[in-house]
Amino acid sequence: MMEKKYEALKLSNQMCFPLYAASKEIVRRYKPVLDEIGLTYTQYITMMVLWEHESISVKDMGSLLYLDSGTLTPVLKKLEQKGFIKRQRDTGDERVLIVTVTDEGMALRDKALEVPAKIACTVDLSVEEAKLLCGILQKLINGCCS
Amino acid sequence: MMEKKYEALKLSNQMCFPLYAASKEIVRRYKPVLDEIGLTYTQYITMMVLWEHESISVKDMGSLLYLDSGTLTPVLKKLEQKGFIKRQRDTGDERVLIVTVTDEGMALRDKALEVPAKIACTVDLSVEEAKLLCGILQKLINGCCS
DNA sequence: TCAAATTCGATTGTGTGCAATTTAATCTTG
DNA sequence: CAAGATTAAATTGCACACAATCGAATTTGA
Repeated sequence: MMEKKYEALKLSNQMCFPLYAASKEIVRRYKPVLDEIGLTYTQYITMMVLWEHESISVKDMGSLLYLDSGTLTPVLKKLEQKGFIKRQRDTGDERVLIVTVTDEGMALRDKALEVPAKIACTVDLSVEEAKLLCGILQKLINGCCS
Repeated sequence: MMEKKYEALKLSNQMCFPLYAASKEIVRRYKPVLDEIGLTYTQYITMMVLWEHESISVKDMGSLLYLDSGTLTPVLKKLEQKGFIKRQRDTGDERVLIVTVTDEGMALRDKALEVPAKIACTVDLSVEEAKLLCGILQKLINGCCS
């Protein structure tokens, strides 16, 4: 077969594609669960950062989430609208915007408590597989030539 | 610590997040490589399907790519504009739209040949790790309660 | 056979992601 | 100390994703 030449271009031989598909699939599974607490996936991971930190700059939040201000600004404005966070400039450095959780935002955490378990039960992986997966993904994220 | 209760809500304990981050990271690495042949990532995986199938309906393409017509329609129109594909209704069933690669589209395949290798070298995984990763991801995609 | 249900793709609306640019504030250096 | 460099966030523009809806074509079933 002359086609050997093109083997590498087959969808099934690309590692990128299952990664891309799996990522979307997981986000899809979150949707019905997050709908119940009125968050999108991006809003959810944003709130997770705030539940851990209570108060953080947009820049630091972006480093944790691998998102830039172009993505975060509208998300944060939406979360502010919903009353879950406050946005205010740092008094020491006016360039910096500090995001803080409100009481409502902290209350939401209790409602979110059951989310991880609900997602976990839609994922048919053993603990070892999950750990292995996370390890490999972390290697990918950190990269080598980037 | 009272906080034990919220352990599961920490970003670092969620499997979804490295998956989401890694997926975006890989797509990011494709960008400079795909820029050279004038394709976006979505256009690239769409063309990969066509390079394998030459002619396929939007529905079947959607099944392979896990994308619906809401996403595919604009992507396919763009690829048609660029001259890489043709879109025409099935004569037997007018509901169905058949997508076909043009000669230009097939010519593009030769230019795309070096893409997989260029991406591979930015990924610091052993062959075994890559295989393991693909296997686990496939399990995730297929799911259990979906 | 023909009305109802289904199927397919297109359209609309919302919400990301990200590159590039802009604006304002702060820092650095001569 | 002031001009230029740097930094942080916001804005703009483009390209997805996907849910929901629509309209046309086809299939089904009483």
